[in-house]
Amino acid sequence: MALGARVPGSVVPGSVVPGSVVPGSVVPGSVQERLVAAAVHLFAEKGFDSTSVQEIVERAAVTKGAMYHYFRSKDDLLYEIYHGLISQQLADLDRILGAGGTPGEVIRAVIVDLVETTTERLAEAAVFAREMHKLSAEPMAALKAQRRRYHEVFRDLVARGQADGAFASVASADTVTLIVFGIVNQLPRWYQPDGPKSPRQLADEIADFVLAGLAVPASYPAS
Amino acid sequence: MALGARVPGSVVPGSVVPGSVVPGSVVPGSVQERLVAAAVHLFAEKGFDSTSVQEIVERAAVTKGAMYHYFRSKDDLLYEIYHGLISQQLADLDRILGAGGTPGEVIRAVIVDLVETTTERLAEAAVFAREMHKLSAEPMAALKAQRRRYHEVFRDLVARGQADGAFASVASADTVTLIVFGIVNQLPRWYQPDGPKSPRQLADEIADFVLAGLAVPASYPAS
DNA sequence: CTCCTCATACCGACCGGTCGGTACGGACCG
DNA sequence: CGGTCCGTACCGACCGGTCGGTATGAGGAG
Repeated sequence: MALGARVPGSVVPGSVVPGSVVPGSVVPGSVQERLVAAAVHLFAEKGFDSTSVQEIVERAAVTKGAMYHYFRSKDDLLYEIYHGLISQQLADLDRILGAGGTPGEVIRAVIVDLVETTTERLAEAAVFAREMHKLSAEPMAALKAQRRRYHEVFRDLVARGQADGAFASVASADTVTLIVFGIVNQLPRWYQPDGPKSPRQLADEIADFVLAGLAVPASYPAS
Repeated sequence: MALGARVPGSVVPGSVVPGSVVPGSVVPGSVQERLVAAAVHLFAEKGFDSTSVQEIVERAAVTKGAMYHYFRSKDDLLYEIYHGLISQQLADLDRILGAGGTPGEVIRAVIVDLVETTTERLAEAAVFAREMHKLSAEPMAALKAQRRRYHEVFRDLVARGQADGAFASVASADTVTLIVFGIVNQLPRWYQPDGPKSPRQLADEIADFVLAGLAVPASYPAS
């Protein structure tokens, strides 16, 4: 697996803002970023356990000492990966909710965003889906709280549409929510970035299907 | 991790039929079965890599020597787990296809079966979904061939319904297939056996939702 | 019935290697 | 000089797999 040219001089000598290392607010190309990027790639390819710290630091072109300067442990690296992805999705969610609309419109926007962010950051999503359970209790709780919020917002959207009569109730709002996140979380398993379908096309197909599943049969009178 | 009493005498001294050890056709309570059961439990709980062979043999109340007598490697154990589950699902598929029916009826039966077998064998399914990629090339190819067959049958069912005009084509047959298997494969992540919904109820909800997603809007004239 | 032979089933100590993490020293900067 | 940043050398734990050996029972020979 060729790594390409690795000129030590080309590595900007991390003149990162010293002091508190705030995760997520990191100079591009910095040691931290390179480490996270290398970890994402390797975890996605071979899994968390089968990737050694040595491989990560080699791919990031730094040494172990550097890595353990910025991260407390290998698990810490994993947490950064999750945190980056879910934080973006939550920010997107707030933006979409802020824009307003009918439950149907909002749900479509949410699904499209989930599919697009997932396909954009496929490696992160793959790692997230596959290795989430490796986290220890504390970071796991933080992640689950974020997830939970996302789920609750979505479920309430469905429930609101059902209460309006805009959506059918063949499946409960909870089940629909779990179905939708099941679809999205499974995406990294089969989505091919170089396939014929653009992320946007795929997102629309999935949103169409879900909204069709929620549609009230037209023969119904507005009971 | 207390193992409880482990009386050597209580272990039936595997008077298994000597000669060919055919995997899958194994005396209940035999050493092989106990090993697979222990492995399923531990892999589901802590993941493949984080489970040591020592832990497996302790849980099965046998020794390492016994394990390596029956299985070539730790991976071999993993393969047995997959093989058992997918073989059952393929057998069910054949039974369902044999019974005949419209694409809608068959699809419903298939989804119900998938959900029921998955919830019945939740630990196996969880391991399958999470650790499949750990297999080496050869067994992986065998598994993928079985999976592929299942997918193709399902996709053709959808495509046939769409060609008939019985199903809408908002999402392509391929996408619908991937969506459905996405839902099913994600089941072990959130399904609670002790929750309020029976497997059958859940299966019906999911099947209803999928078939609603495939339904032709009633306002359509039969083009 | 008895003895010998041999295959199967299993035991458990052990090994080579790997891995996450640490100790410590030095370079560079303010 | 003191803190940040990072390199190097190394440690101790653990793990998958091996291997020499034993126990048991079936089956043939005499």
